[in-house]
Amino acid sequence: MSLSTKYDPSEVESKWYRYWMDNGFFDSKPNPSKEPYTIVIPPPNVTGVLHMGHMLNNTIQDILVRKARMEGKEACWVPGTDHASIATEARVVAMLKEKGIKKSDLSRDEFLKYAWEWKEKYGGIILEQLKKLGASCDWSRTKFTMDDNYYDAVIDVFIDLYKKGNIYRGMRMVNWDPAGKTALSDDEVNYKDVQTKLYYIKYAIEGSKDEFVTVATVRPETIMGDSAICINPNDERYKHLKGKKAVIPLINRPIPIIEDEYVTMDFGTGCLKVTPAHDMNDYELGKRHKLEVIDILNEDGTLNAKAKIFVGEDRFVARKKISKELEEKNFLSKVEDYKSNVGFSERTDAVIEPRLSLQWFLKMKEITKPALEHVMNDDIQLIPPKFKNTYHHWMSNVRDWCISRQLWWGHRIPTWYAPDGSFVVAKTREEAFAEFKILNSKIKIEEIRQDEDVLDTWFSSWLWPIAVFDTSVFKVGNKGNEDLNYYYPTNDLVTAPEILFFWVARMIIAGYEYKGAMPFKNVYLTGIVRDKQGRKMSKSLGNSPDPLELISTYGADGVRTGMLFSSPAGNDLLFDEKLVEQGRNFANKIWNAFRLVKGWTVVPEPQPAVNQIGIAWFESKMSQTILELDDHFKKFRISDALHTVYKLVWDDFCSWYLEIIKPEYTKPIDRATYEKTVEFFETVLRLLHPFMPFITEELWHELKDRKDRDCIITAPWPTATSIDQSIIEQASFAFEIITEIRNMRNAKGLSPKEALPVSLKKSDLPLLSVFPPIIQKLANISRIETSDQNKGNGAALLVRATEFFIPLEGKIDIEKERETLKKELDYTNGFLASINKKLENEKFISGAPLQVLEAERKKKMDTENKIKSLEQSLAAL
RNA sequence: GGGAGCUUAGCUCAGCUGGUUCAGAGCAUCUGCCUUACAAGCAGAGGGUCGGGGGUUCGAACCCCUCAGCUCCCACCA
Repeated sequence: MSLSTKYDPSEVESKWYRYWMDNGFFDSKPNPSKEPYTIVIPPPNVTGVLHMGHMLNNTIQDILVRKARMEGKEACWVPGTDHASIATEARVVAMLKEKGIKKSDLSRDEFLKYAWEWKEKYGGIILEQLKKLGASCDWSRTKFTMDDNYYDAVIDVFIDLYKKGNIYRGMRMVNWDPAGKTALSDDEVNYKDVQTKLYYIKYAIEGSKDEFVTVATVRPETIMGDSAICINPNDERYKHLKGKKAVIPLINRPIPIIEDEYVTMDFGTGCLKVTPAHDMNDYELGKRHKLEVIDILNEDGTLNAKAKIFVGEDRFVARKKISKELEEKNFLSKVEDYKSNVGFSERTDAVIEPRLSLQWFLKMKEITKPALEHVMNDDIQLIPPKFKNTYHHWMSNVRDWCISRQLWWGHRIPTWYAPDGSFVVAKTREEAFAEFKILNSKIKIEEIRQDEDVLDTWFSSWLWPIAVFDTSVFKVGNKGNEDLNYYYPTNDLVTAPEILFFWVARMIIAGYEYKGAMPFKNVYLTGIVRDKQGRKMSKSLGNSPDPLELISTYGADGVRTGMLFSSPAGNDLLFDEKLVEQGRNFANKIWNAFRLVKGWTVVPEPQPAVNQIGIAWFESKMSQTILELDDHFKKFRISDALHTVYKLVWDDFCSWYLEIIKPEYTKPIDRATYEKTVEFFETVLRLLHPFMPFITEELWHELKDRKDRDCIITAPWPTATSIDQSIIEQASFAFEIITEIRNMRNAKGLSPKEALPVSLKKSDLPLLSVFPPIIQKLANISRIETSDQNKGNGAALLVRATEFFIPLEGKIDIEKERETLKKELDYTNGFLASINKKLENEKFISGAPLQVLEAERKKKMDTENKIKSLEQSLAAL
């Protein structure tokens, strides 16, 4: 036989992927006679490259889709990419920098031209990589969140929500980068622990000569922006200050002393200076107490005129100078070393300055209600359900969503400003102009200025499950096209728990808002892929293997199964190349099983009894496994499902079934057995297909000549036939006996080639049922005889409650044998004692259910029998 | 600070309804095999006080309390 002993996936995989594509197996269109099964891909960043997280994620989606397809559903997996405004813009900026171009030197349009070029060049890479993994997406449906019609949809939604009064403009602290003179998203801020100082500053109490209140701060340069001093209302120490005013040192401006429980009494002095313009919390505090907001900084981080002193100085220079002056003028009571967590700009490494600016917000309170309700009542199921708690907590404490971002790459906010600051929301300049006219504005069309900011990326991806099918439905009055009405709601969403709130929750919100229905039924949350040490895989750590390299070394099937071996829903996956190796070995095992079957010569001989029994057993075993498998799938235990098939193939099919029916070397096999075996093999391959699409398709065609387009990808998913529970039971007993005999051989150093006789009590023989020939074949037993007496030296094997005796005259060391028997006897006596104790316990007898009692009594009897037989064996030695 | 979760064999994890599929799987280790499908393999073996303590129960890896350690999410304290 010329087939290699090693399975080589590379050629097979590209061949079949092409075939599937060419024959349109992945394509889907609405088919009312079929039940739809839909998944929308979590769109990867358009500039991204495949990482291990994608691999896991998309493998799971592909498994679900392929299984649904085999079940005869109209399976549709919609792929696409996300414009990912921050990530993409950052990469384009970096690319330009390498070319020596600064973003600030470009106009918006020039920059966007570069960005689109970049997108066209690299945007497709990740999807191409998914193909290597075997992803069976309907590629003709590929969407991008900045496709023209998608863009329109996002703008329509903004306008719609604005008109409904859900979107408003408000002040918010943003992360300001004074070096880059730009606002940053939270993702672009790196927090580091920095050694700083805590300054204790004395504020005089107004109207008192020598009374002071001391405040601890790390930012003395902001005292000129103070609006209040805050104390905890429960703080006895400062009771006398209530209602009084304090005076800011150096500039002598009086500020009120307010009370708020926000202040921690045992931090610092228990007094807090409130600087609403320069601290997130102080801003909130200021809002609560209606304090003045005094912004003393310029956009480059220097002090402005409102500071009154040190105007024009950099904030850090000012800090030094102020602390010195405070000390000189006796306003500084002490300075302590202090470690604090400071944000730095990812782009310029400048210290982030919290800065107030006007941003756009979406009111969340009302709009989230259905999204909370339908998850809590399991209309939408989170898998694993533990995430419901987190979801609930988050959804019942939502803050309004800041949807504007200070970037260029993205959906530009459709707000238009007149020179006087008034604004309208409209899709185009012309429409905006018309609106202004209605408002009687005398504005000229060319004076209108559009908002510079774009929308948060999630403000476009929250429409994904709807917009991939129909982008027009967001316009008032549109009822949705055929695709949308057929495929929506989608079935399963597979994604990472990290974006449960960012993305999943918001899709649910949008689903109810715009379609009046859930976007998906089930949300399967995968874990995070980590390295062996438990660290998150990341490019900067360099601990992530290259997925494509893995695929080329181990094969896509190997990688897919490898990743799934150890990744139950919601649990992190500690990636180890060993897993992928195991996956590859599994593919190889299947390949070799195929080689065995393929190599047989088939003759029209009668079917031996052994084979008939083997077939009857495997038939039942496989049916049983199919039920188990379906149960796992139903509960989204994908990893368990894989383990189940793995065991079926490796243990039941290869190790037992094929060994049972395998003819002696060079001997042929009878036709009936061969045909049944091929049929079994086909079924096994179908069960494997969702996990290992390539090797199964290859063997599907190698096993038999097939008609054109007769492919496993659309072969029906196997269903369980009748299950004969008793044959499964008997077989497992027989297999135990075989294992015990092999074990005994091993322990006593007897060759497996040496045929041995075995005897058992005549009354026990029926327990073996039809399996004696199989025991003989697989344990190399010369004959099975019955005898009521153990004669002479030999090995006594106790399997369950049945004793087997193998005469070993002259083959064993009697002393050693006696010792092991004694040890075993001691242990068994102890075991019996523990059972007796339980059975003598009145409470156990009265409290335990009958079933348990009976099991216990049977255990007792079996153990007594075992002791008897052990004693006999000892005596016989 | 708020919330969630984890702790079972050397490693990674199952263990779903409290009770013979309850102490499991894979990897790793060890022993013996290059036995004509597969050494990417075969046949076996050893290995666990189920994080500690307490409780409920006839019975606890599983339920409750408590302590310890770890992880994640959110908010980040001047």
